[in-house]
Amino acid sequence: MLNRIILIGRLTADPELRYTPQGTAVARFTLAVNRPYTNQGENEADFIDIVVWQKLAETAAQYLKKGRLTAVEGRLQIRNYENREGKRVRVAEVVADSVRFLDRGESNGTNSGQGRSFADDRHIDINDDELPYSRRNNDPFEGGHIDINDDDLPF
Amino acid sequence: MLNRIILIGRLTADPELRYTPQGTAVARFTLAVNRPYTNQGENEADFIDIVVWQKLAETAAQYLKKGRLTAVEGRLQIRNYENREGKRVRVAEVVADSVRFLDRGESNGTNSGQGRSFADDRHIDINDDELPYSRRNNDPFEGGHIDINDDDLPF
Amino acid sequence: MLNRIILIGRLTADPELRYTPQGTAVARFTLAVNRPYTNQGENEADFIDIVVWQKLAETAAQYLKKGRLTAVEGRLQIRNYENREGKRVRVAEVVADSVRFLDRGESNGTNSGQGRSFADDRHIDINDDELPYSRRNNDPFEGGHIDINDDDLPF
Amino acid sequence: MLNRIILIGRLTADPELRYTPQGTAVARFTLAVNRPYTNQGENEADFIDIVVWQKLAETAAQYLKKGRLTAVEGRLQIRNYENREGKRVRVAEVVADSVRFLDRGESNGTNSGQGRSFADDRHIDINDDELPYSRRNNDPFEGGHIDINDDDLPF
DNA sequence: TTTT
DNA sequence: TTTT
Repeated sequence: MLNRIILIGRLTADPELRYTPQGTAVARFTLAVNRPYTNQGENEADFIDIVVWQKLAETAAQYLKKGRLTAVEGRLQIRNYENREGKRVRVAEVVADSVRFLDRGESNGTNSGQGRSFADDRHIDINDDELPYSRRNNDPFEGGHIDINDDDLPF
Repeated sequence: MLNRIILIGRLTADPELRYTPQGTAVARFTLAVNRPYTNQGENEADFIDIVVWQKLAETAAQYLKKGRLTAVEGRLQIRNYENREGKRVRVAEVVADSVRFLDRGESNGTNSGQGRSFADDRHIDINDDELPYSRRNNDPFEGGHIDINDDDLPF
Repeated sequence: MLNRIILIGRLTADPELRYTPQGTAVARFTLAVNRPYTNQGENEADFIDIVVWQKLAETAAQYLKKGRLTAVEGRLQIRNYENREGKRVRVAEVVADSVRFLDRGESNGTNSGQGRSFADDRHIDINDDELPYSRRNNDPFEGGHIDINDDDLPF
Repeated sequence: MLNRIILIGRLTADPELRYTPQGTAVARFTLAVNRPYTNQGENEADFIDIVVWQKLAETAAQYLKKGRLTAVEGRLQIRNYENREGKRVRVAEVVADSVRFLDRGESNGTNSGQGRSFADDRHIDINDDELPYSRRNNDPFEGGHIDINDDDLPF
């Protein structure tokens, strides 16, 4: 009924982008999320699989790279399926609805021409109007922007 | 760049529903969120203002009632504005994108005829296709449902 | 570097309580977390394994029961180990540092004599002074309670 | 009953560190949390006040600086008090129990001599044994580290 | 199977 | 009162 997870970690490898037979984009990557420092000195991490769909998948595949510090928001999904050997397999993965990278790119020019959201904030979000699952955290109004401090606000 | 808050508490009063001049629905209510037990024995709580917009506002106004145990997800917004006396006022409120109630209704019949989401799960969400800010946590596919365990999945 | 998950769901069975050879209590249970309503009408859920340690393990084992609506906070842990057949196994589980139940008990008397935290709030937390990993969300002062609205507060 | 907020933003100024009459350290700073990109192009942010106590206050004051990208976890607290003019004032602030900075320091030597948690991970946490409100996310065992993959584990 |  |  409520299932929300927030992670910050580094990509263990570049994302893999694929398409379903129906043409839907899916990207996957793994986040190494370091556990709090243990006195043992060893470097423990949880390696957590992330899945992103559609437009966000393509954007993630384009900008996220191995080693990048990245914040992910989503829900934890436990999938049970039968593999080709007929064995029951349990898979845990985070279905992300928001992905942002937190360190500056290596300035290799890849980001040139990007809008403000990358040049300045380096966040990727699924705020894409044509997407069915689009989430707009910002202003919830359809057309013209409305300042919710307006005197005509009902509260 | 990341701003997420999750609360569970009880409504201090019935929600207030209003409309902007443009006809957009807005609802407000306050959640009393008890702090962890303090040895003093006193019952301390944080009274946190919640705002919900559009379709979710109308649903919240219809089903949430004073005293209901409710879970809210959203972002914390700090608004600065000038009041009618010309004084600078700071307001903190949670703009919710998900609201669910956690206790069964008092069986007063209000919920009869409701779909599964209320009869069984009693969650309200903004999974509404026509909404511009719609967030669909569930299946991110547009048309027909696709089982992501399908063998034709690219991973 | 940041790993936080918040879940609300129902126990699929009573918790199992065990002890390590060193005498440390560990409890495990599974939470069925319903996914947002899908138009298909089917009742999909993620079955998420929860682990709790020490004092919280014993409290959880005592009060949580199959079917109870429960909120859990913790971190997602991915464990890799070799099972008795020498095969590599990956396990995903939530290590909870806070567990609260959200529905009233069935009044079977089990809770009688409980302090306010159960009788009133029905939350379990690891706010236990003698615990090494104790987390106190409430007042961060050691000895006597200090009202942080006190005039002598430095801010 | 549940109150958790996670933020990523930049300090608007260096933290202010003070002490209560009882000698308890308190630090305050403000986080500018940019809202998702609005097509208007304007740069909107929520300016959210953060409070940290005790040891974490001193560490935050030492390492956090104006402009630093920082992740904060805590609870939203609404405080009502009477100011010196006898007026009722409402204050919203996040009481943080975890603070980490996400960008590398400017290598001004301030961090030299730091242990791994700063040199490598640059996270600050309240994992301090002597603190009453200490939260240890890592291994919940007091003395020697126990590998929870050990064969003698009860599950 | 893994990141800094 | 504000950050990049």
